[in-house]
Order: sequence, then structure tokens, then C-alpha cells
Amino acid sequence: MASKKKVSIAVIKRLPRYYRYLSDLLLMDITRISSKELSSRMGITASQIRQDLNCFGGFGQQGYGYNVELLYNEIANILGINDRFQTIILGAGNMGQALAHYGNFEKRGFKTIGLFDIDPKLIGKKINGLEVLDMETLEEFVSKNRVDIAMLTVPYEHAREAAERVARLGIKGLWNFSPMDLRLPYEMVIENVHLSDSLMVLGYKIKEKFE
Amino acid sequence: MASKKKVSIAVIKRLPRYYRYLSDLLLMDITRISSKELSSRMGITASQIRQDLNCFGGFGQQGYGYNVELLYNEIANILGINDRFQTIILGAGNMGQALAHYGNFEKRGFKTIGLFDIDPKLIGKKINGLEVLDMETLEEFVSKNRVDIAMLTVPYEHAREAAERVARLGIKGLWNFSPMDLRLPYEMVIENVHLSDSLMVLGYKIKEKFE
DNA sequence: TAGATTGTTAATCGATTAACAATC
DNA sequence: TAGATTGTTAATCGATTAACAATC
Repeated sequence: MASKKKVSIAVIKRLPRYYRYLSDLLLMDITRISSKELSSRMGITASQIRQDLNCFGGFGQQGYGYNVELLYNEIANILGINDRFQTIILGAGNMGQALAHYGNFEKRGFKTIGLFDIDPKLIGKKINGLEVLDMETLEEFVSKNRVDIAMLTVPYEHAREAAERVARLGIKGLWNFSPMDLRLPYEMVIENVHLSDSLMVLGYKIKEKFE
Repeated sequence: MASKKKVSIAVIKRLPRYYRYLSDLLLMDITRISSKELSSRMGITASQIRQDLNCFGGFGQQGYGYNVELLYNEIANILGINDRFQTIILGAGNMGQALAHYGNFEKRGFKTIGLFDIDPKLIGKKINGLEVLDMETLEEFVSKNRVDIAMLTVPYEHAREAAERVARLGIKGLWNFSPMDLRLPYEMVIENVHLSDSLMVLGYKIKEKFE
């Protein structure tokens, strides 16, 4: 495995979408699918589907198409879903609690094992079977448990500090919900969510279409 | 205003980010900024910044740069922030409640005026000063109030039905949090959020970097 | 075998970056 | 005026689409 040419981020971002569609096909007991058929379901070109998949290997068969279950599992592997990432949530406010309740993450290979806050009123409370722990005990917790990803839902003013703390603990990924771009001098991979950015794009599209 | 060439979505998606950085500059009492300086803060090229802004007009001045407050207001206008979009939230579960508490939307020009659910245990409850209304009364509410955007946080199995209902009411935009792509035969603009897609991309990046 | 559909190369399209004349 | 920095055109780069030989 000498050369693994880096796959572009545009392709990576489409993988979860393929995964969702394949999951739906499985639920419908559809066992094979051609790039043409999938393209009409997803609203993208068949050519793009074949190009995307071929970044990772030849999963199809000429004259037949793709085996749905096989392709589903291949994409799961590419995305690391079978590795079962372990996550913690920092900030047990509304967004943190919403994330703790989100059943879909578990299905996608992400298991929440800890939930932290500084608010004494929240500490000790059970959220979806998970006790809110004192943020003070974060370091101890991480030393005792493998934590791959921290989900960050603390208020704006604590975001940077919390992110640095997480980075120093050697956690590999940060899923950042604070409205601040976080770029840190650490190895940690950061994915900024920025919900209001998405809402503002929607606002623009509405303006453009209806005015 | 005969020809208004359509601005690419890649540019639009960067506007909220410019807006955030300009907001930060204002807070720091910085009154002017060059594309070069902004580029180093944001980690993108100065050339791209100038190209992006010039899609909408020449907001800068040779030899001087850009006036921060002026540019901030121009972007606010482009994004429609001053139009003050009115929104409702469908689904008062954890995510719906989290959105109802999110203070940032108001600052960005989005005002939540209604919150709906079908669960009798939730109806009547006050969330951040907003009473949870019976989903049955949605049509009546929309006939009496201008609603621009519906935020959809109902469970998967009710998402499509709720989306169609909203579309038939003539609401212009749908901000979809259900893990299902919604594409409907209506004029309504749809922005799919797909939180777990973003998390899966993070998982991939971690795998790629640390394995 | 004939038909279907992939894997892959080539062509096109669009987005980003570089360069520089215009001008404050 | 000299220096700085924009607005804008041209060059480059990368991503998408088209085409088709390979092959099931």
C-alpha cells in the first residue's frame, strides 16, 4: 500500500449521503443498484457516483451494478463506522442535551460515554441514561476512558478554553457547535458546525427566489 | 437592474463567515481592514475575498481597504438580515427546544414566533418565553402571522408529512433537521442540515490523520 | 452470445489564485 | 506625489461530466 492518493473533501462529504441512501435501499429489500438508478434517486450524475466510489476501489461489477449490502458495508468501513468512535459532550445545556438524546449517532458508530458541565444544578442529573459529570473531573475521566471525539456545546465565552483543554488531553477530534471558528495549534481535527451560517444561507436563498 | 448574474453558492456560503469576522472586528474597534489583513485572519486568500465581495459591488477603496462597519452592513443586507425573517419550530423535543433557546438567531435576523408539537405533555409548556402550541393549530397560526421559515425537528417518520404541510401553507423556507433528504414538488426552499453527516466527516478525517 | 453497466480516460466546466492597471 | 490596495482580467487548478473500451 505504497501510494494512497488523498481523496478530495468534496468526495468525502458525499459519502454519508450515499450511506443514507444505501441504508434506505436495504430497508426496502433492494439488493442491487446501478449507478444510473442511484443517480436518479439522489439527483446527481451516475458518472459522479462511479468516480466517487472508484476513489476507494472497484465495488461494482460490469453489467450488474453494485450490491447494495456490500457497498453499504464498504462505505461504513471507509467512514470508520465500525471503529465505534467514543465521544463526550462538553456542555449539558439545551444543545448538549439534544445531542445526548440523538439516537442516530449510535447507529452511525458514535457512542457517547460522558457528558460534562460546570453548573451545579445540572451535575448529577441523568440525561438519556447519562449522568452529567463535573467538568472538573474531565481529565480524570479521559485518563480512564478512551475518548476519540469531544462535542463542544459550551457558551461562546468558554469555547476556546474548553477546546484547548480537550486538545491538550490528546483527544483526536472536536465537533464544535460554538459560533466561533476554532483553529488551534494542535493536531486535533476540528469540524465547525455553525448552525446559524446554514440558516443565513437559507435566508439568502429565500430572498433570491421570492423577491 | 437588467442583468443580475447569479452568484455561485460557494460564494454565498462564505458570506456568513465574513459577517462573523467583521462582527468580531467591530467589537475590537477596528474600523478599516485590507483584504490582505482579513485573509490572514481567516486563512483564505486575499484574492478570494476581493472576488467574493465584488460579486455584489465595489465596497472597498484603492489604497485604503474596506470600511469594516460599511462592509458589515452591506453583507447584512445581502443576506437579508435586516428583513427580519419570522420563523416557527415544528417539534418541541430536545432539538426544537435547543433551537428555541439559541440566542444567536435573533442577532442574525431570525425571530422565532411559534413552537409546535403534537405531544399533550409538551403543549402549553413555556420554552424560553414561547408557549408550545398544538400542531393542530398550525394552519390557523400561519393564517394570522407572517411565517417565512419553518425549522423542522420532528421525528424521522413525521418529517415528510410535516414538510408537505408547511409547503402547502406557502411558507418559503424549510430548515430540515431530520436525517432525511427532503425534496418536494413545491417552490419552498429547503436547507438540509444532517448533523450526523458532519460528524461522520469528522470521523473520516480522524481516521485519515491518526491511522 | 447480446445487453448492461462498470472503471477509467478525456473533455468540459467552474472556482480559485495570480497578476496588474486603475485609483484612492 | 509615492505607496497601498482595490477591482478585474487572465492563468491555473480542481471537480464534474461525457465517452467508451473492458468485461460481467
